[in-house]
Amino acid sequence: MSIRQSLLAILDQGPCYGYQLRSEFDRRTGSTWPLNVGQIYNTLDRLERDGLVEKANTDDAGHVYYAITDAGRADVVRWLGSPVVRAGNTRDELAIKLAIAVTLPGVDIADVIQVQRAASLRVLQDLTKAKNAVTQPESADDLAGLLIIDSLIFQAEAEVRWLDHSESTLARAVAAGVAGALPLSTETPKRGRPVKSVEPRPAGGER
Amino acid sequence: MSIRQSLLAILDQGPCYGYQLRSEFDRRTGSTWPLNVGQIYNTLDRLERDGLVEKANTDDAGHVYYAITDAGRADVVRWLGSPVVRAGNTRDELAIKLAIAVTLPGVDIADVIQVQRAASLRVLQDLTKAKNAVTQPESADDLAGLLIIDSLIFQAEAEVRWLDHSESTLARAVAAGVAGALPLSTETPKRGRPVKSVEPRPAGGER
DNA sequence: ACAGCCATGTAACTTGTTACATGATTTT
DNA sequence: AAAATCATGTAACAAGTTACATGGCTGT
Repeated sequence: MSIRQSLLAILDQGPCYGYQLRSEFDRRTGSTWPLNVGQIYNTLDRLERDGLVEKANTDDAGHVYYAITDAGRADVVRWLGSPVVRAGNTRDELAIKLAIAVTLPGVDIADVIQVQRAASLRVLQDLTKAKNAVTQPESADDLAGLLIIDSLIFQAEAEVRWLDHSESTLARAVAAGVAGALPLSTETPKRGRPVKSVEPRPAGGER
Repeated sequence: MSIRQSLLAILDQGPCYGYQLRSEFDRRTGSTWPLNVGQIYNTLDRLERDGLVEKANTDDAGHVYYAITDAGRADVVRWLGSPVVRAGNTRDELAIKLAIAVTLPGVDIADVIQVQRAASLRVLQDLTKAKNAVTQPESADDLAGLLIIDSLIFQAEAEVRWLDHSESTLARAVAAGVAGALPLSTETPKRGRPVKSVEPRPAGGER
C-alpha cells in the first residue's frame, strides 16, 4: 500500500510520467528500496482504475503524463492525516518465526536466536556506517534519506534488544521447567457447539 | 511468506488437517493475528503444488490430512537456520510515509508526526496492558504469546523513539534553513546516455 | 555501429485476504 | 427447530515483484 500511496502523493505535486515517478520516489527515499520500473506502470494503471489519477497529455518527447484527481487528492489528505497501524495489522515475520520455533520439538531456540542476532547486528553496523557516511543534509531529500536510515537503525536496535530479552526469558522458562516443545493437540475437537467453558480463551481453545 | 513457512513447520510435527492447522497456528502465536480459515486451504494447495506437502489419508470424520515431504522438511530446516532480513528487503511503510511527507510542500510534518506518535503510544499502552494481564507462562504456547507481545512492545517503543528523534532532527533542519518541501525535478532528464558525472550518485541522480 | 540509458508497457507470477457456498454435528 | 461450531473448499481480488519486448536517443 505504501508504494501506491507514495506515488499518489508525489503526483499531488503535479503531473508526472512513469519513469519520472520512479526517480522521484528513489530520490525521496534515499534509494534504500529502489523501485522496479515496471511496477510504476502497474500501479498507475490501478490508480487510474480506482479513479485516483487520470491520463493527462503526452508531450512531444513521448512522455505519458498522469494527473491526480479530486478523489486522489482526498486520498492523499486522508493518508497523511491518519496514522500507520502496524501491530494488529501487519504480521511480524520474525516474531512469528520465533514464536513458532519455541513450540517446535527438536529446535535449538538459542541457536536460532544467535543466528538472527548476528545477522541483525551486522545490519545494524552497516546502517551505522551508512549513516556516518551521510554529510549534513542540505535538501529535503537528504533529510528524508537520513530519516529512513534512522528508522532502520532504531528498528534494528529494537530487534537486537528483543532477541536478548527473549533469550533470557527463555532461559528463565527452561529453568522453571516450562517445556520447550509443544506437541500437536491430541484431542480432536468435537464438532458442534462446544461446552461453555469457564476459561475465557477466545477461540479454538483446547489444550 | 511467514504463514506459509509457519504452517509447514507445524506440519513437520506430524500430519494435520486444515482446520487443525489454524487452531495450532493461533495457539502458537497467542491469537495475535488470527488466521482466516480459507487461507489455510489456499496455502496448503500452494505448498502441495510446490511439492513441500502432500495429501495423506482422510479419516472417518472426513478430515483431510496433509503430510510434509522430504523437500518440505528441508525447507523448514533452511527456514529455521537462516535469519530473517527486514531492512533491505521489506519496505517500511511508516518510514516511507514520513520520508515522502518531508519532501511534500504544504504538509505539516510536525502534525503528521504527532498524530502518529499518539497512535503508537496508544498501541504501546494497550500492549503493556495485555502483557500485564498475562500470567506466568506455563506452557510453550504461553511463552510464544509472551514473546510476540514483547516483540510488539519493543517495536512500538522504537517507533515512538524514532518519531521523537525525527521531530528534533527536523526542527534542527528547519533552523538550519533546509527547506521542508522538495519540488518535482524541473529539468527533464535527457534521453540517451548521460554525461559521465564526477558525483558518484548511483542512479537517477539529477537534482 | 554499438553500448547504454531513457521510457513505456505487458504478462505472468507470488503471497496474502476475504466473501461465499456447502454441509455435518451438536447444544440449547 | 435454531444457533453455533467444525470443516472443506472455491473464486475473486489486492498489492507487490520480476522478466521481457520494444523502441528512441546520444555519446563514444
